[in-house]
Amino acid sequence: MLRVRFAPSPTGYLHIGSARTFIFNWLYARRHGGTMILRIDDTDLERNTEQSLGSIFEGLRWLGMGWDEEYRQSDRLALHRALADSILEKGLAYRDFTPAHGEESEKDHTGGPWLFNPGQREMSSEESDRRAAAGEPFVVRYKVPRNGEIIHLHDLVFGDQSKSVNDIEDFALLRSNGAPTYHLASCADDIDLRISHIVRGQDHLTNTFKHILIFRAAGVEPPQFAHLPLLTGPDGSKLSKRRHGPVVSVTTYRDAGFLPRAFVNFLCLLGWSPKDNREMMSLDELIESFNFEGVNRSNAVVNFTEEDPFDPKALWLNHEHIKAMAVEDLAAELQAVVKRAGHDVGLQKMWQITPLIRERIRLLRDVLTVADFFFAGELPPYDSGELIPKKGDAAMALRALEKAREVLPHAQFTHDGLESALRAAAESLGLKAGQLFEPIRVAVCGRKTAPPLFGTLEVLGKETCLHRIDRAIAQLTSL
RNA sequence: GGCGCUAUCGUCUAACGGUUAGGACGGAGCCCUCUCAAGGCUUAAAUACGGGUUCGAUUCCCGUUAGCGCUACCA
Repeated sequence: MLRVRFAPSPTGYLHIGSARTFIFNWLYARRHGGTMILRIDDTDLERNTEQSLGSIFEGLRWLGMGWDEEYRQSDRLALHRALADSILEKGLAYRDFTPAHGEESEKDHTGGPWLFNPGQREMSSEESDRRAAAGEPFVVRYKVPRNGEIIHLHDLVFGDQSKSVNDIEDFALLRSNGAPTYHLASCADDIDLRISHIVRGQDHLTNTFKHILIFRAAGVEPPQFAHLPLLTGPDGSKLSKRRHGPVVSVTTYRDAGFLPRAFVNFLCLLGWSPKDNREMMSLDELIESFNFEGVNRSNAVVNFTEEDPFDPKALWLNHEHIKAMAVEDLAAELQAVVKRAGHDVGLQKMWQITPLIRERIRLLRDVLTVADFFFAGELPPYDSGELIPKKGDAAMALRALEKAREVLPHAQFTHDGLESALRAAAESLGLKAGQLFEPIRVAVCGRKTAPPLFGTLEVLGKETCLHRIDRAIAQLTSL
């Protein structure tokens, strides 16, 4: 039975590297009919925050992919302690009574790796028991063998890996406050939850050797491992809030108007390839194509800058997914964005607007800048000079607008009706089509770049169009 | 410092010894066109360096360099 888990720790918001780890786990589970488990790794009580937990759930909920089982490590402390105790009993771990190091008083590594504190590893069990019973604080450390044994592991992504136990320090299992460390809790739960595949970031690749030691001490076969290359910023370092800011948070993408499906698509393409040049893929296609052979071993950079917080490829993919959506679905999404911005727009109206703008927006929020004139009652002020067409002057603009004012009341307000009426009008004025259209566009939209004119006029409606043209004429004549 | 991992266009990637080193994003140009888009076409742009192995290396091996990760009573 295939069982995978995503195990975030609530010490920060859900960042996009974590989201990708979640997605790859999920894809693998779905691909093989396995079980997807969400496990909150909240063993570090001091660093956990409710806010962070909320952010993680918010992000995951937005992705809309779901999971099958859910656990919290803080509910399972007894299980972790039991494993630690049994390892201690077997003599594979020992108590270390050395006082804790301060935050920054790091161990001195200049002469090679730190492996263990002198005098603790060899302490007799009598003395150890006595001092523990006396209430002296201690951490429990794994007694890593010092016999030069090479530990081997086969990673589904990185292939065969090995490391000498001589290079592994006596890592902690239990803190002096009795709380389990990440290594212990993670392995204890992976065993208990019968996790078959551990899919996580490459930053854990070297930790895996420690974990194998724990599995061995627990007397179980380790699960399969698949480590994912890291996501980095343009500077090449692992993505983090500290270094890279809010652009690494999933909610930032949500709030900017990414479609979850596009966001997922983008993340999948970072460090994984379907190998057949496909880029835009649906969730079903991703499920069907995902495998670890397609996962790379080198880190992928998320290409953002301070000016452009989103990777251009993410934007492009979002654009592609937007264009691929059914009009009604997209309209509903856009309506929500517009309403949230404080405008009142009906669904019917949004259905009409959507086809006019769908090719012009990359983020859902772009609707607010691209289609603003559909929502505004009165157009915000614009420079009268904008009304003047190319190779024309104010007089030409005025003539054009007056002609429009004359023709439009009698025109059929449909795309085709408007087109024939306005083209005929241009001809009768001896103007090029663009020279007539441009002043009208600015009059009704308030700017020169806008969706195609006929459809825009149609959706705006006769009354609004005429009103706005009147205003433009007034503005021109008062020059 | 120690240990580990990685190295193809600016970025994401394809090519599991033989290709004019492919695709995508982004850039540039052209076409289309009522503006902006969309679309179509064209184009610039890469195998980090040095040694091997081989008839032949992007591909295998070694070294160098660079980057990243781990080296906590964080995860």
